[in-house]
Amino acid sequence: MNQDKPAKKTTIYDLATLAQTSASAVSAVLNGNWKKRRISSALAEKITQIAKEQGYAVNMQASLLRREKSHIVGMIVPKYDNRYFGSIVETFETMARERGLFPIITCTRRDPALEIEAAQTLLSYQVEWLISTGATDPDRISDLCNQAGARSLNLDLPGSKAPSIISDNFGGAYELTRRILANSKRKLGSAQPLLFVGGRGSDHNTAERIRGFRAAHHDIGIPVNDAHILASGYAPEKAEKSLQALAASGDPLPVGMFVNSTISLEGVMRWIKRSGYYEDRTPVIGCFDWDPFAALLGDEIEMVRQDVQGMLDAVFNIIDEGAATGSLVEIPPIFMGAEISASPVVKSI
Amino acid sequence: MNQDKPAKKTTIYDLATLAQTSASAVSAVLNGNWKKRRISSALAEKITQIAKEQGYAVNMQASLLRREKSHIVGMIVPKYDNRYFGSIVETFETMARERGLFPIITCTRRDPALEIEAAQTLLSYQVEWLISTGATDPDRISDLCNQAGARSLNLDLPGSKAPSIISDNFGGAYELTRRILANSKRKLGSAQPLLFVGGRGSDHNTAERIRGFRAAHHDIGIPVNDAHILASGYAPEKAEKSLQALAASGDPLPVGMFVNSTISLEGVMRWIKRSGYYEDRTPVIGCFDWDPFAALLGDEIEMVRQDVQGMLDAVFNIIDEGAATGSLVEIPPIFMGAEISASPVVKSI
DNA sequence: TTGAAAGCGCTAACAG
DNA sequence: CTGTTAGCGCTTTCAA
Repeated sequence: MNQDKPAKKTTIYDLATLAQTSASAVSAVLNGNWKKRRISSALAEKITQIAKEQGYAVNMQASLLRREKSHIVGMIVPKYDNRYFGSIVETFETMARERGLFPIITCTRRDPALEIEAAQTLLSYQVEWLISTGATDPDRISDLCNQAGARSLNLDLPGSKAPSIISDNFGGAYELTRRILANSKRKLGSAQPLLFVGGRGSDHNTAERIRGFRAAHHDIGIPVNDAHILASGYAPEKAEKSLQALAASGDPLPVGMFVNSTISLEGVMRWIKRSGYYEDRTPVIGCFDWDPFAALLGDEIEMVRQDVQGMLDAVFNIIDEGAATGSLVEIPPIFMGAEISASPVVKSI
Repeated sequence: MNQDKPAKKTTIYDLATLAQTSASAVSAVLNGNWKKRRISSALAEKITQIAKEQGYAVNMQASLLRREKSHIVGMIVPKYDNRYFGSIVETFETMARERGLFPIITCTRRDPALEIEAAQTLLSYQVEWLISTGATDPDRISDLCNQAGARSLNLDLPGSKAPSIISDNFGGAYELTRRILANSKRKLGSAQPLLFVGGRGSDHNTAERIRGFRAAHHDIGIPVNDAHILASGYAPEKAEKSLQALAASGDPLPVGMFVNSTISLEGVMRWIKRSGYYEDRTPVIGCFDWDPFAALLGDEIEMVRQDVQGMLDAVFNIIDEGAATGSLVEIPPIFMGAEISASPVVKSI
């Protein structure tokens, strides 16, 4: 095994010496702008050759310092451990690279302090754009960006100081609720009011989904029981605990549920299994999020998949243009196995 | 909403002017090494204050260019879309930050070309270490690193030109197979030979797991049917297709299965459900990987969880020491609900 | 067609 | 206790 100690790095000066030319010629050739400098293709050839032989790699730090633009785009994301954020990150990276941008992603594990610390670090790396995904305090981050001369964007959860791209939570929740109610009617003969589980009542997305949840009930004339809205947090344990508490209160649980994320669904499914509350008949469930295994879990789990590609198209639309056309873009989520209807809604706040 | 155009960035010279001092004083104060420069705490105070007011952030490009070490550690990873890689990335980031290192992760979507391109880009950002996770050609990457004066490490899949940290695939597979056979005996009265599904026969991990699979069969005197080793790739569709083909051949399928990853399990479960092959009785399944929803899927899915924390402890052990103690570290995976036995095995190749 | 030279923002001697 | 200075490796005029 090769245990070489780190060798001194090859610079364009080394290359220039080897090719018997100047550093500026090397630089021009290696950057591809040697035609406008009208360097002989013989020299260009030679330099390229030598660079390859030496395994030369530019020093980005030096290059970036000299250039005016960094071409770096940063993203902060709360967690990597579910399909939604995982695919956001993967799509973001791919799309950034397609445009010659360099993506740096950092994960904050839902820690507000880490969130701003990460933003600052990213800024010191001269990111041109900073995407705050599911941030608890996106406006704070936008302020930092403004100070540092970087642009910012909010994804998944909206803020007021930068353009925000989010799912159409109200619309999605309305439709999801409608479907769960329909499934429940089909299965049980009559539509019963549902239970809402998961998320934080204080965040925009959860609030909007609850609004959609209520509206769908209202529109078919079914009352919502406020005690059956359990927005107690995102962690699986939170969902489990609040179901347990509700069951313990003696209040009979609804046979249909709207679960606010796959994270919460994890807790819900575990509780159902462990408690044996529903015995053999599992409740009719819908989930505002998608996961391949969860999809196989019962036959009655209706899932809405947030349109990650659509959301990132909107993000890069703004980045490509250099400016936003509106302040809030809401992307309709995708109902698995159904056609998608509307196009993105652009609102001005 | 604030639409300010990117302002000129504040530098230490601006700060120096404002504080009526020199750039070097500002630099020293902001880097925390102002005690050895014995700068008056009054000045230090003043500078810190002004820096905060101005929302100053160092220019890492400039700082890094001047310093000798970058403190950047890079990781390339094939996908973000499962718990295993997701938690590798998250743990890596956390542990890197704990040590004052800056992690840059990039995802290659299992594309060999992207893999080496990503490695090169990371090197030009002056990474001190490059961790190749599940790379198809780790040795190629090690070569690039050596040329560029960076150290490299292989994770998940071994290579021959850098220390490798992987799961104990043989041991894990042996024990998992033993358990599936035992479950199958308990459930069906007698232990039948199992089906092996997923992975690539050409990769080290899959080969080792097949070896463990065979050994466990051998040790209780059950023959393995070679036609029942379906290492046809990682994608869910691959697993689905090979099961379909096997069933179509008329050869009756075993009632027990060893599935090589959650990715493959996705295809297996889908096929079982869609084909209806097993009717009401689902087969006895074990999976070399863990997923929270998959864990809820039946009662007979035995899962091995790869010890991500243990693997990354080993990685940072090497990084902290600056050198590896051995060439191959095999970390025993965790059997859910069982004690962990052995400590890491260090081999020299 | 090419090279010399300035300077990006910062750090670390070194000289007060 | 503090300021001046010399680069880090690269890009980009400008002059030849």
